[in-house]
Amino acid sequence: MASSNRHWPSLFKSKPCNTHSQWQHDINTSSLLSGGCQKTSYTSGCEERSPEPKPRWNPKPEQIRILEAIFNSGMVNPPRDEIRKIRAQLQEYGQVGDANVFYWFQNRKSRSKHKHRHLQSSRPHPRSASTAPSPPTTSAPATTATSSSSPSSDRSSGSDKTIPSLASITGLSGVTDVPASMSLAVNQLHFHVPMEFGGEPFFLQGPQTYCIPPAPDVTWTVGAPEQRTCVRSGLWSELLGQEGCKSGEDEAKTTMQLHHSFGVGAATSAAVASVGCAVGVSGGATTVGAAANVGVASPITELQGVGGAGGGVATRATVFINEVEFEVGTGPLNVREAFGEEAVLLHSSGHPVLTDEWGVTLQPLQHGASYYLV
Amino acid sequence: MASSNRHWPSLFKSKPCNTHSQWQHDINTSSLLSGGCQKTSYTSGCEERSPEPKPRWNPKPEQIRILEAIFNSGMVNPPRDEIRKIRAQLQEYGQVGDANVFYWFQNRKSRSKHKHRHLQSSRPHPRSASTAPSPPTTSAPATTATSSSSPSSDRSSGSDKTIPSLASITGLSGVTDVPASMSLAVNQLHFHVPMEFGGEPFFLQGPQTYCIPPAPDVTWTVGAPEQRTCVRSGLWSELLGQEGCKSGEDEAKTTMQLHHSFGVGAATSAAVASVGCAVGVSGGATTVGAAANVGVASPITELQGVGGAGGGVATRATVFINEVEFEVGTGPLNVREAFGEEAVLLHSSGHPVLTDEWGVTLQPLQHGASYYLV
DNA sequence: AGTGTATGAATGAACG
DNA sequence: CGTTCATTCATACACT
Repeated sequence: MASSNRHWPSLFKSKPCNTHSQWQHDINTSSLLSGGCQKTSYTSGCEERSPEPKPRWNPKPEQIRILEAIFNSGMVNPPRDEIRKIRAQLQEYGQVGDANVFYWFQNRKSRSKHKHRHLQSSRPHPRSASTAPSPPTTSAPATTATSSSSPSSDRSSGSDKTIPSLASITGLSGVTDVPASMSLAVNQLHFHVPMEFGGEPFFLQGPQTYCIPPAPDVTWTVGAPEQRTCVRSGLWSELLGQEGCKSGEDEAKTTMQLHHSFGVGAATSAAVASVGCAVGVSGGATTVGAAANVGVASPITELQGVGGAGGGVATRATVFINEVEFEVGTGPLNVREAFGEEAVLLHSSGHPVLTDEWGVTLQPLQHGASYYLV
Repeated sequence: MASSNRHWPSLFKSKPCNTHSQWQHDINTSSLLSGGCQKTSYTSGCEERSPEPKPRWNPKPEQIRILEAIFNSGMVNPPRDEIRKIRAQLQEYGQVGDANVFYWFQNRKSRSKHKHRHLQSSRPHPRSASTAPSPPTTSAPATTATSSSSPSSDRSSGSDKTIPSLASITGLSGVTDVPASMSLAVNQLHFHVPMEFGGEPFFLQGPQTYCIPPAPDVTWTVGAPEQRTCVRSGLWSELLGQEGCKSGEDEAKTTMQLHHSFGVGAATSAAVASVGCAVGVSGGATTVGAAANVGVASPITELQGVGGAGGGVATRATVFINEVEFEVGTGPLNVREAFGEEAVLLHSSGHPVLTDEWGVTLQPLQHGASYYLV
């Protein structure tokens, strides 16, 4: 049971040829580019069978933003109904099918994980490598000891059941634009807490007891509200060269703010999904709206619509907090804002991250470092 | 606009931390290929919208050699761990990330296939039938004929499972050090034998009976032994170290010879990975070392290191021999060396390829042409 | 100048 | 779920 296996991709295959749906070509830019000729040769009709030129869905920026927001909010793999809702939302920006949404999440999650994996392995200090590639013999080895065994183990039993209910929380839509709903997320926080980090369960009290940040391999951007903390979670790769938040200028229609404050105060306004320790949001109980600030330690995350385009931004560093990848601005981080009054960040070395009376770190977090929230 | 702009994060990442600086500029090695300088100017910062600070990986010749070798050896799509190993190896020549390797293989395979498809369709001649294949739907036909729809179709059942075991065959290592593993390649030769060529199984005796060249869409480099046929196989080797034939002057650190001789003789010295018909290398049966030159028609392939950095452009032509894509030098080919004494190459037109008493073709094979070995 | 080709990168869609 | 395929984008380089 519970087999989350929803194989429905087959169920809806996206719409077959709905004639009118332009699948989102509004962009126009296309013109000649791709749309033009290329292989479009197939005779026009969508009719006929075989070819089925089904143009692949090309999510628009707003759609991506929304999806990203949801994903980041912890809804890593939305249940069927959620998908539907999400789709409905996305649809405002362009034609999209449930399948697309489904796939999107799948891919996103998958890639996110991969990336994460890679980061981890490579984490130990990238070896600088100067141009000179290294001495002959050296190299090679290292990297994770993957070795034979199957690395998969860490999966921990995360059984992520999505909790359909809370979807309703979506509330906040009301105001402004946020056209759609904002489904909230936090369901399925199956947090899979690898913990494999150093090797042993650090503090975090009971390893599995407390609440842990929602998404497993998601990248959150934490920052003081003032600055534009764009979030961009990355996939397994992201780091590549890193980039900043390129967010950008898209048009930002959606500015949705999704304060996903878990256990803490600062939630500005909106919907708050609280995550209970074990179950997810059972009942939304723990905290909603108000700041319950349990000791829970879940981060508030402000998903800020890219709105402002690029905003400030700036270089961001990637750090791991309780095993979750975050992206933080290069500047000092307001830990209190991000994690609540009591929050204290410990560097993986065991030393606490010093902060001033406002909860702001005296110095920025180190890129690539791991921290634990206590 | 253009909605398509989605560059965001990506997948793998390569080693972050450090500022990414080098990304491979060490061109100095000699290969000036072009990679010289890119615009590396971006300081590490991410400014607002500078979208992609990420300089794309520009594999150096040696790296390409290694990759090619591996690819040619049958490892068309290396599993995760292999990728890592490969990366490790490549890294000696310049910074590279798993993602790069990953992408490289993906693209390589994809393109190989694509090209193949293309050539094929355009190549009417194979003998009976045919000619029709090309319709809009493009090739695809034959093979499994999966269901109607899916355009992809040719996926055929290639189940390429990597065959871990045989890795050992790698033999060749014997000598030298081959530090690490050498997982061997030929695994996954799932050769999916298109055969859809003209439509029917040409000679080759029993269509599926005999040995067929290992990789499906692989491109082999065939060359006369005299020349430095060193191969670098990558992974399996990390061998890099040295060894033997260091031929190339580029830096050629690597030079492993991987004579992947399948059915024929000429194997110069080293390890020969023989591929059995069905399974991979089962037993290395077919032929090893010696020149069995069965009628099998499996090509010997000498993976020849590109040698000169930049390769000198060794112009190479792509030809199809028994349905397998090969890359041959522009010059005359020593058929005998490559396929054995009895080997005779027939052009798809039916005419034999003339050779001198040494088995060397009087003229080079035609790029894109198809030949059959008899 | 551009235009075309080769190829790295990114990602939607599927398969097993 | 992890992989793999197919497409598409974008950039580097070559060509007339």
